[in-house]
Amino acid sequence: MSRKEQIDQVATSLFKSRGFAATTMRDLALELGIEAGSLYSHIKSKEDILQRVCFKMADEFNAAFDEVKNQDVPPSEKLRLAIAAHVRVLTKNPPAAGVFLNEWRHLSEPSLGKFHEMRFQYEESLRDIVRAGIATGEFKVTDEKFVVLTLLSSLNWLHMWYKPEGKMSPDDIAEFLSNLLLNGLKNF
Amino acid sequence: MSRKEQIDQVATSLFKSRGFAATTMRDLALELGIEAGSLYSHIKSKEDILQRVCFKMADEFNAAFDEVKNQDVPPSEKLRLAIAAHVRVLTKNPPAAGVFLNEWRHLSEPSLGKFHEMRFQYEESLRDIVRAGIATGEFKVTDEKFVVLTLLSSLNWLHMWYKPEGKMSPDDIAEFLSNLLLNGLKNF
DNA sequence: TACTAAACCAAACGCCTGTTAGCAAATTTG
DNA sequence: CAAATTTGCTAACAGGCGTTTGGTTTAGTA
Repeated sequence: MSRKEQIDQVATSLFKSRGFAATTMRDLALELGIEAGSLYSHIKSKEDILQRVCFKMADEFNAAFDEVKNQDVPPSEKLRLAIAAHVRVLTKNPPAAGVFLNEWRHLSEPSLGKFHEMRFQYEESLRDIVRAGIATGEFKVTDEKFVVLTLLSSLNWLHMWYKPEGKMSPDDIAEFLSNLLLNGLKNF
Repeated sequence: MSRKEQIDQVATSLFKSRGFAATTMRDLALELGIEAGSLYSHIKSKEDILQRVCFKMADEFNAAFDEVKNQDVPPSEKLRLAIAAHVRVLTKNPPAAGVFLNEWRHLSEPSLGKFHEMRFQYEESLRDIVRAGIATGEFKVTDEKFVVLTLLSSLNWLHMWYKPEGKMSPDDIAEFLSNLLLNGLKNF
């Protein structure tokens, strides 16, 4: 792993636990055992790190979802697959997921606009699945926007408590969440 | 409304949109049309504001939940009531809810510890409801911790998109979320 | 060994931060 | 009206911020 990647990784974990604005370059340097100025041999700026983390995660979400998108299965099954893909990315690197989900707002233009659009596209793809399920009658709900919002909400809190050494694997979690959302507490 | 309350309110909306660390006292003063130093005739410190917002919201959540706690209804119905209470608090003041949910980590000890404990108690009360539902066989699920985590996740994203002028009332939202979580997408 | 390139340090830069002090209006109260 | 309190301003403080600069050490290569 290159020094630059190491910086990104340590910064990611600090950004997640303290927040982007509350993490200083001197904190970051201390964690790496070097001086703050030395960081600038490897990176362009503080926001430079944030940009790389955010867009790398965005790419991973898109890549995982692309494998689901064009499968020829019923909407409910496709939603299960999408949830599993999302959970897989989320749990593979919880600190980066946390930064992606909570610190993106510290991006400045034009990165911020680009980020917004990517997220909209991702959500729109999910809404497509729900709309298809409504059309076939498989889903009884009518408001696909609300459903996707709630779906993502319940998934995106995962990085707050997920621990790789816990007893549930990412696939276990995905199955649990799929059952809960599709069948509900009563018919789980 | 006293000047102090006005400061808290404006600060709350800034803390929510920019984050606590990224909001300066000079920003806040500018928004109020006064100088930064003048703020200190009314408040003790920047974190002083954050503390007041966070603990006031915590009190509101507890107060709303207390009215549900001891009602003699089946667990599933009690959960519905708890969800409705939670949503009501969340939508009554979305900026304050946002600060409560995302900025509490900038509290320092001993406030931080006290905050953690209050949240734990709140979550534990919710787990009690789910456990009761499992015991009566009303809920088919086994992991009450996971359920409550997911439940709160889906509720606590609300402040990000809820607009009072929207077409759904807080009660509509609560009913939608209750149906989704209890019955699922398929049996909604 | 001699050369190169990457990694790092020490010091400083200009600016921004929360907060304080002393004083002056303005408003409220008796 | 007079006293007291609230509210605000100006100016400054001490320290922290991201970043730059110029020079030095370290590691790799021929």
